[in-house]
Amino acid sequence: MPELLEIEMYRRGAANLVGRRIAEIEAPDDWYLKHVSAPEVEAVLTGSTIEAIDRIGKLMVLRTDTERLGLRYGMTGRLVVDGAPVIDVLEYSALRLDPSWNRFALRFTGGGSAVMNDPRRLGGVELNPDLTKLGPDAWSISYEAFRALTERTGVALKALLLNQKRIAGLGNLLVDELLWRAGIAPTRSANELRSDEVVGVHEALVPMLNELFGRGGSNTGDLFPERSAEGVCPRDGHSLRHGTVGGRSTWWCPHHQQ
DNA sequence: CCGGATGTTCACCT
DNA sequence: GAGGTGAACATCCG
Repeated sequence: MPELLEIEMYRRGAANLVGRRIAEIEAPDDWYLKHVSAPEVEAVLTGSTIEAIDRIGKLMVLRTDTERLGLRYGMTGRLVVDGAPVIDVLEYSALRLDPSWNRFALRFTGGGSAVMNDPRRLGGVELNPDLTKLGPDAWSISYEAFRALTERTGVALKALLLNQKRIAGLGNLLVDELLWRAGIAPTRSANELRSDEVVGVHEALVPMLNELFGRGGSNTGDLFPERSAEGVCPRDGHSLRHGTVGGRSTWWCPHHQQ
C-alpha cells in the first residue's frame, strides 16, 4: 500500500512517538535489518529518545539526538502504534496483523510500542540511511529541478518518475495517475518532452498529491478503478492500454495520453 | 492452479 | 555508461 502519501499518513500517525524513550528493541528478523545487526541497533538506540519523525519520499526517519533510524515499508509494510494500526485504507479485504509478521518493534519506557508488521518482508530498517541516495521529495520538487531531471536521460518518463534516486516518493499508482492527468504517455522518452509538457507534468503533481492525500491515499486516483482489462479512460471513455513500462504494470489512455 | 500485486536491489544482458 | 529484463523476498486475491 505505501507510496509517499501513505508514508506521510504513517508519519503523522506516529507523531505521538516524539518524546518517548526507547526501552527495548525487538528485531527478530535479521533479513529485515539492512546493513546493520540487531545487537548494533540495540546498543545504539536503547535508552535514547525520539526527537522527530521525518519523511523523504517513501522513507520514514526516526531521529534521536545522535542517530537516525530509517523505516521502509515495501509494498505491504504497516505501522502499528500502541497496538493500533496507523492506516486509513485497507490494502486487503481484511486487515490482518498476524504477529508472526512483526519484523521490528520499539518498546517504550512507560509502555507503548511502534511495530512494523510486514507480511511480504519487502520493507526494512536501516541505521543512519544515506539520504543522498534519494532525489528531492516529489511533494516539494521545484520546477527547475524537475525540468533538469527530464533533460538528463532518455529513459521512459515513467521509469524516471519511479526512480527514487531522481525523485523520491512516487510509486506505480501515483505515476500512472499523474501521467493520465497530464496527458502524457508513460513510454515517452524523458528528454524528448516538449517544454510545455514538462510544465504540465510538474503542474499536475502537487495538486494530485494534495487531492489524493485528502481522499485517503494512492489508491483513490481517478484512474485506479479502471486498472483492469475492462478499464476505460475516465476522461474520454477509450479502452485503456496496458503494458510494462519501467518494469511495472502500466495503464494509460492511448487517446489523450500522447 | 496460476499470475499478478502500491517496492527495491542486484545480477545479467544488449 | 545506459537502458532493459528477470529474479528474489512472502502473502493474498481474482
